Amino acid sequence: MKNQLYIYNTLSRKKELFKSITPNRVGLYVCGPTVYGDPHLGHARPAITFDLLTRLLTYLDYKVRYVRNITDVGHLENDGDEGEDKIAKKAKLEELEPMEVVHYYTERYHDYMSKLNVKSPSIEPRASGHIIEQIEVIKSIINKGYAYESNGSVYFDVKKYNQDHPYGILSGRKVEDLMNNTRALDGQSEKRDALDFALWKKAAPEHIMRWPSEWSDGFPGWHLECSAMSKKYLGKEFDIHGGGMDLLFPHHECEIAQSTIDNGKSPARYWMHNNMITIGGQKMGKSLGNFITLEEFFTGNHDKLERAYSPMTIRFFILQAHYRSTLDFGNEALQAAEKGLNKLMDAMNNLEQLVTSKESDVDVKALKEKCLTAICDDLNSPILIANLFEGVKIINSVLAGKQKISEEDLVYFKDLMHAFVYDILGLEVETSQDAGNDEKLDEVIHLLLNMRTEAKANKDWAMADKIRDELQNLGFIIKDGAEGATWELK
RNA sequence: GGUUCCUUGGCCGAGUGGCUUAGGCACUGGUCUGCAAAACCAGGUACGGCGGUUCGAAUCCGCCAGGAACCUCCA
Repeated sequence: MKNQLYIYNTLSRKKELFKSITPNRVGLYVCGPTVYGDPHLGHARPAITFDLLTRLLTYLDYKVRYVRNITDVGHLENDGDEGEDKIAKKAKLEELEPMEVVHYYTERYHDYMSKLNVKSPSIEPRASGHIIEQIEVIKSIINKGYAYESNGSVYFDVKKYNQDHPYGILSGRKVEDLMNNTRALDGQSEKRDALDFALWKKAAPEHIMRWPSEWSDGFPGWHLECSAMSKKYLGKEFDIHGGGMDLLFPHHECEIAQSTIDNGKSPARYWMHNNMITIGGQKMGKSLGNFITLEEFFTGNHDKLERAYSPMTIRFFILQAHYRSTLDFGNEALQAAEKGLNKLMDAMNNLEQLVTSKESDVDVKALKEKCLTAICDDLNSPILIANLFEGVKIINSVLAGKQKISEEDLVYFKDLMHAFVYDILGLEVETSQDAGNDEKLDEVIHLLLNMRTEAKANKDWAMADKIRDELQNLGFIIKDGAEGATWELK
């Protein structure tokens, strides 16, 4: 029985029942990073949100083609005309070849996403590798009369587009309002109208990243790559387009306009936008310079961090909030997330050791229903997690002998806990730093714990406590249970 | 100025017309334990302000206050 998935569509500003264009298949496009800086907490949010979505879709038996681009060209620093390419700027700054910058930060991005247990997308196309496709889209738009060349650059004619297609359907803006309120910027002489956006930019002589075209040696405008690449890999119309809320306007609005002209239809049926992570109530982002990189989180190497936080803590922290809400960063919140996660993962570990009874006094089927309903309701991971903590309660109660579970129920229960915790939420057990030494370490600790048990048997409390306290000083947590003591590293 | 949105208990964070004790963390009491930790049980604190609609609103409407995002590159 397949559950029905509801997702909030930015186009309608409502939750809608998800129906894929092709049965059992989903085409998903998500705007990826511009690789000119280290990945920060803000990058983790869309990555984890859409990782959760693909994991859920897979669980629901959809075959997902997930395309997430790498922007390595065409993102301009300021307004389209006088701006400088970000990658080129960084390259100049660090005296590197632009592709060196791209390569370095792409690898960093992959590294950190994989630490967060974010699965690699199906295809990860780069803007620089799709110049030809982008030029083709520009030609198509010019041929249809919605773009014009000016001084070697090509611009999209928003005013003309708006005459027969509403420009602003996604963001809820009106062209008239935009006209009245768009700031007058320098160097717009090339454009017929301030709202027009660049499809192709003629490169200034000192500009390093350039490609030949019939208009000029230049580079594609920054909205274009997503249109060209989504079309190439997902077709003219696909299911879901995702990205951060900050891309809603103008980026996604422009994508819709370009693709609508190019293909005669709007590219995506569902538009999903994740909200921002805030710090002190403000968006954490590049422009404000208030971001904390993932490396800094993992090492604790930042003024605002009281200590290091593990990748799974970060993942759990993000999943504990709904993706459409802002999430405020804070040490207290992160530490709370860490403890909650530990409690959950401890229980997952204990789940493997539960003893079954003839009958059950737990309702694991109802629990599964609740979990599924929650996550299928526009990815409500906070509710799902709340439900999973009910599962934790069951595990601990059975372990403590206060509740009973049958063999049959336990199989079902394990299956559901594994599915939601590991497969869908993508949480994984984090082993201590020296995973290779774990086995030996375990033997040594158990040796000590056995000595402690002996001491306890002899009522030598001083010795027993000494062993425990010394171990604790070294960072080991000793838990006395009914069947002897267990340990873990803090 | 325009567009969109937010304001929940000590903290993070769900919820939506009538009992959700949401959940996590923190806190308090109890059970267990030689003591502690863990676990289990129990407990408290809440819906920015003012009006309105309603039998009933934290949930719908209006106004006010405060905040955010977007309108320039950002996830």
